[in-house]
Amino acid sequence: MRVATDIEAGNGPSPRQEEVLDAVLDLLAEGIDALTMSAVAQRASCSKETLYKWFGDREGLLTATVRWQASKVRAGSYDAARLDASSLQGSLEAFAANWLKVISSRTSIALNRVAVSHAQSGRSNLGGIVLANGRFAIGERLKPLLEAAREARLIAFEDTETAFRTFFGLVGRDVQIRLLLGDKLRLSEAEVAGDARRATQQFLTLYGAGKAPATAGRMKINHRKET
Amino acid sequence: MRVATDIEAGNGPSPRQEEVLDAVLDLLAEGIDALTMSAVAQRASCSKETLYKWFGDREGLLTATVRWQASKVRAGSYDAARLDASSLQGSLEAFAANWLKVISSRTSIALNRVAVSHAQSGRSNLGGIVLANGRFAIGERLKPLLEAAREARLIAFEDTETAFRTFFGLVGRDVQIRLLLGDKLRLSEAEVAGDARRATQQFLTLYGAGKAPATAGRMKINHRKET
DNA sequence: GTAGTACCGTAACGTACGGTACGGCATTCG
DNA sequence: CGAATGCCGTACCGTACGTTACGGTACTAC
Repeated sequence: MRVATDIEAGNGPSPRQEEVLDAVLDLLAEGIDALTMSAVAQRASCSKETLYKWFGDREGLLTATVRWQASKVRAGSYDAARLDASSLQGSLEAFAANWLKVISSRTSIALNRVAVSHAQSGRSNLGGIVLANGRFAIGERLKPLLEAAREARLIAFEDTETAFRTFFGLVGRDVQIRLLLGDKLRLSEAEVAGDARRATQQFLTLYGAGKAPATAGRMKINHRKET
Repeated sequence: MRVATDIEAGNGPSPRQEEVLDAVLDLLAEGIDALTMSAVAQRASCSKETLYKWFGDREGLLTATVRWQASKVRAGSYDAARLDASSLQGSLEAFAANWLKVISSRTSIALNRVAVSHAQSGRSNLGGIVLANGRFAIGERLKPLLEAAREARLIAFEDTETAFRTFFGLVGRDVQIRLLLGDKLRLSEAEVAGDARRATQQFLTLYGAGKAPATAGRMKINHRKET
């Protein structure tokens, strides 16, 4: 039977514990084959006993790592006041670009792979935590913007969730599954920006209130053939 | 050093071997925690020795399973002759519905999880095989339809790959990653059909040649709030 | 000083699982 | 009929890894 650990007591990780979690992230980002407790202890220059004392077990360590990574990635909220067509487009593009950058980072890929692996057996909630800090956190941060834009008559939709999911699909497309399955897919800064622009244009074409040109997002944006 | 196996000789699996592969699919669909060779042997009523003789190693068994599953899922090609707006819409919807049904099946989820797990270490090509038989196979089957539709002036785009990826994103949205991460997401027959319709409408709004109404896919389709 | 605490390094334990070996049975071939 | 082949069931081996235990060291409290 497991006993309460430091982390579970509700306090955030101590500086030393953050170092350990960063070591885990480092190992993951390096594309290590399998993340073992021994490897973590060695990299973090701590004893395995300490790992188990602090995090309970392997699952606890991974959970803490996911939360730690999420706390680093969270971007600032977007200002919903003074919303016009231009600032809406900018905010959406920023959201899209940030999201693409996150999901294509080595760390996120590795973390998602671990979570997917553990989702098989129901005795772990890692997948749920990754979802809560990833897909759903993004949704909760974007939805206020979408609804403010609707309030301002910039876009029109009935269901916020559906509108968000459409945006999500237009931004991510096949990127995440390809990366998770090991496809070598390099997203340069410029490609991320371009994809964010294209997705935003397409989204505004679909949901824009009336005055958006019907063909926007089809031409002009994709002048460059993708590789 | 590994020696050539039956399967690698280029022949398809024998009936008995197909039984074994079906046993693997059964186990995966049952949501077993970890797929072990012993469990496969037991379920298939064969010896582990036979497994290794036929498939070489665990990787070979999984690879054969992926191919076997892909061979069952492959749907018929779509008739590109006599293409009009209505038949294009029907074909796209059929594609979308079929794809959604596949990726939300327990078997596909489990297989993708295994492939994602193995993608971490480069010494396995499972991820590549899943991609080739999934995402890329779909692309190669859909692209001729898209290009025929462009030829018929029904839709307009510059780059086929980009158009396909947009369609892919509109159809799949967040479904696959949520399922892989363990989200309980039940797609009923009706929801699959509805999503296929919505995605197709949105795609035609973005790429339709001129006459598509600018607001299609925004209203009318999503009368039901998603759960 | 001495006791207590926190931690590091490392060794050890238990188990799970990939892979192999072997005995037995059923079928086929000569 | 005997020999060979193919395959099942099972026992076995080696290793990797999660987890625990223990000795040693620095630092704090009193």
